[in-house]
Amino acid sequence: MVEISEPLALATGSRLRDALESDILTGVIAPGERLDEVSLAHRFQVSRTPIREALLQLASAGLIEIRHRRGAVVRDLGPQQIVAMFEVMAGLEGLAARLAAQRHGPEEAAELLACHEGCLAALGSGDTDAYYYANERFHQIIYRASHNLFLNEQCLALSRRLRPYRRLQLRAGDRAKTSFAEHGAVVDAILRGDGEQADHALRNHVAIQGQRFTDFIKALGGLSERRYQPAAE
Amino acid sequence: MVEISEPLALATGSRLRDALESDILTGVIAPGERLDEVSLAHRFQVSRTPIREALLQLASAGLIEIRHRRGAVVRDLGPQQIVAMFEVMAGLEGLAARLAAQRHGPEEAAELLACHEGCLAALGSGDTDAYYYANERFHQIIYRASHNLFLNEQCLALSRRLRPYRRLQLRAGDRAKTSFAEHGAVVDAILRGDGEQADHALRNHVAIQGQRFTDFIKALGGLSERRYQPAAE
DNA sequence: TCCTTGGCTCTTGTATACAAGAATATTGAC
DNA sequence: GTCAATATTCTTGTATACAAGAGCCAAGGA
Repeated sequence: MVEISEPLALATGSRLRDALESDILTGVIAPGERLDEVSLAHRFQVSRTPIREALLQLASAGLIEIRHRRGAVVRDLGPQQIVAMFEVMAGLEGLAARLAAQRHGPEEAAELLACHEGCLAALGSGDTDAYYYANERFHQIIYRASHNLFLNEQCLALSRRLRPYRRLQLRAGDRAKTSFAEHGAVVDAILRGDGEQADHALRNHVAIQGQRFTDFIKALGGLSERRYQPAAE
Repeated sequence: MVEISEPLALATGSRLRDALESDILTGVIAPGERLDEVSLAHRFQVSRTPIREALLQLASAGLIEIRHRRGAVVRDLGPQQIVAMFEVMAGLEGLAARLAAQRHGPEEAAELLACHEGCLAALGSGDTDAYYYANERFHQIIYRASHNLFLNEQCLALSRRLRPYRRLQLRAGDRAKTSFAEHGAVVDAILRGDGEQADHALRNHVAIQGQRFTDFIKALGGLSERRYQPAAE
């Protein structure tokens, strides 16, 4: 007999938050859109209470904004805010790489190399999605190899928040190929134990600079056009 | 006639959170201690609903831990977790300094210099509290001068969370004097526009390394002894 | 004496009820 | 016809009620 994974009650709390978070990150609920408590309660077949708790958590995560007695709206991040967040992401990942270079064990080195080869395979297959996921694993291995749990958590959280935009970047031209080459430099530095160089390499890999900046802003423009459509009805 | 600052209702929501946060950060509610909803509701003369919302926010901020159907407890950070958080703080502040070096305007330069002199005055007076506050301002000026709002917010949030431990460090021996000297190097690098050096200087200023690490662990031991006293009655 | 099992209590999670502030629509005056 | 003021409705914030899981205590057996 198959056991039910959770007491079902446990699901409720985080279920709502995860569902809403997903809807926001994927754009199902567009930036600027109002989050009405009763509608959501109706939609998820629960009362307003757990909905409110979910909204509060999303607000803490910075995904939505709750104004007193005025309800919640999905935060609309302007281009410069997104770039600012990538700047921080670059800093955090650089730090992770630096620490990973200093602290990684042999099994982590092997894992990193294996994942790097996996990236190569995905790149060769031409499957953008496959590369996306391999890329994600690559970065997460470095977070863990930093042996700093707090940093690991921070990186994961911010990375998740930036996920839609990372996806956007990967579409642009030969970004995947460039990305892989940059990964190579990161791997080299980490395995050599060169923290300074690892920091530098990963930071520049993540940062949105130069031509990538221009491309990114352009891609963002296309995204927001699509996004605003439903609101323009 | 003096106007009441808020419609009083607005206060309720954040009032509870701030009060609880303060109690936790100052140790009034000790790490590991249980946060009973009904007791808190009684204490603050409100119902459980707003208490729960406050607890949820504190959990999002990482100050407490809520386990499903098992209530909330104040998170007990072990020494290595605290050190890990300082490591991240150092990384973020280093990034802020790097960006500040590249982006600061003339009025920010002036502000930084003025604050640095204020630190000197506080140091001369021998008033540890005065130096503590001047020091805090100094760092916050750099956050702002990074011209990265997200980074600024992240720095402020983490800084607040680490406040009690920063205070602890400042007590140790001639830390204030060393601190001020390190500030000098940071100011120089930022004003010169040397991002690399500014990053390096501020990162090492914030990080807990070498002798400071030993001192810090020792100080932490004393703190937890005091903290656990009430629970040991 | 220690472990296990049963029931009891206590606390949390969710639903509902109610009050008060915001938004909106309507009506009146200019 | 437009603007303003007021009334109505709608939504949020808080309190309370109820259900169910978790922990605790006691009693019985090994």
